[in-house]
Amino acid sequence: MKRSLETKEFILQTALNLTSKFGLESLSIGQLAKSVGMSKSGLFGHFKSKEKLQIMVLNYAAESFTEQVIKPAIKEPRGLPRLEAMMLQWKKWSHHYLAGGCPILSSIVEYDDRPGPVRKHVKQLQQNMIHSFEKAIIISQEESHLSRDFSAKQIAYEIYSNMIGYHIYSRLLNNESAHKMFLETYKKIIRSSGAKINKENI
Amino acid sequence: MKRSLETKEFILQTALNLTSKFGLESLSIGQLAKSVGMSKSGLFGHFKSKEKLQIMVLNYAAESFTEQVIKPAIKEPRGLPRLEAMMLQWKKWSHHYLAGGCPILSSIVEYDDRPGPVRKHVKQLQQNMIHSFEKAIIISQEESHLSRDFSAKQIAYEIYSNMIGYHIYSRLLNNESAHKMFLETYKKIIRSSGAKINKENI
DNA sequence: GATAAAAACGAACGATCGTGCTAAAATTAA
DNA sequence: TTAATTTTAGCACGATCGTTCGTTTTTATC
Repeated sequence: MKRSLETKEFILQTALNLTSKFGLESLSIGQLAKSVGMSKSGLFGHFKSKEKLQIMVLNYAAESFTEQVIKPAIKEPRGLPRLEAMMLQWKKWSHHYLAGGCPILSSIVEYDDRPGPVRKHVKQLQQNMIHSFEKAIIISQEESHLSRDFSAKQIAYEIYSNMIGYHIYSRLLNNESAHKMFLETYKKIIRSSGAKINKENI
Repeated sequence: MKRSLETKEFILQTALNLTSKFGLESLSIGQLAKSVGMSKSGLFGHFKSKEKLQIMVLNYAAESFTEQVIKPAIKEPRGLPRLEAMMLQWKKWSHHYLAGGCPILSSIVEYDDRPGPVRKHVKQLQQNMIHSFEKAIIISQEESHLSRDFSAKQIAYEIYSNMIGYHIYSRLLNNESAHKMFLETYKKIIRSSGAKINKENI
């Protein structure tokens, strides 16, 4: 009842890494059991179906995201510094902490045409993430780091697109300039959103 | 020897639709055979392995992209009109012509951590597509629709990111404002790239 | 219309999928 | 330390996976 939680945590951590590499759909119980080093049925006992495993992996990813991205960003000053911290922490999280890039992004495309509870969960998580960015943008407007004349949702959309674009350029295309273009695009976005300050320390 | 080509075309068209919905990895020969209405082994005979089938589907997608996106765009005047046509045709292509969104995007995330010939092919196709956009941007600069002061690769990155972001907002998140934000972002991109004209007919 | 070639089929293969069952092992509670 | 409980393993199930094989049906060539 105590040891169980540890192994479950270990299973989920392993599963999250596999998901980040190969996507949630390719995550097979047999393969996962082999990676963890236990029997298929032994592992299966922790989750009572594959679907529940998938959802638990998604929740674990969300916890990890909160821990590794949101929490560190919250420690930064309100406004643009916090927004930038979120972006950069997300990059770190999906590139270094995990083996194969953002696990949620890996699942997005797989499930946009697969109705069901898993898709619902993926959608929810991604919306939460975007919502976190929107909040940080609104705070930036309150702090007068950004002008209030522009829609926070629009700015969040642009920042999100930039992150996804970077992810693909970097991970699939192995484009060396990905990071540079990512930063350049970010600067253009906040400039066109009425950034009053011109931070160069990012 | 003649009829064979027709069924092969039909198989590939069906496979492309399934891929656009569920991704290239989830494309199973048994399921495809059922969709097409023939036996597993009969279908298998056309392709001598699953990997070859996947690559042929990718090539078929590339042909379809050329036919449905590039060719119509080429008929538009050089410069921004052509660039905009490419963007909009891509949207049409991946949303209406196919059932489940851009088939290449579906494959990108699946294969960014799966080395092998399929990944190589996916990467190549995506690079070709981005290259088409870069060419259209360079022409726009030559036609003085855009300033030459900005990097075409940078602008292509921004336009590409916008397209991907739209795709996710629209298909996974079912965001009603996706199209509006997509257009808004596009306008900001070309404005910041020194657009001399201000087309409103897009 | 006869003949050669190509295409489609049905059955079967070993492997793996997700998922149950029961028994052994390990952990916790008493 | 014993008893109760939980966690793991082993085995087997039906289904599906990609693939091979031989046979039958269809198509193309003369």
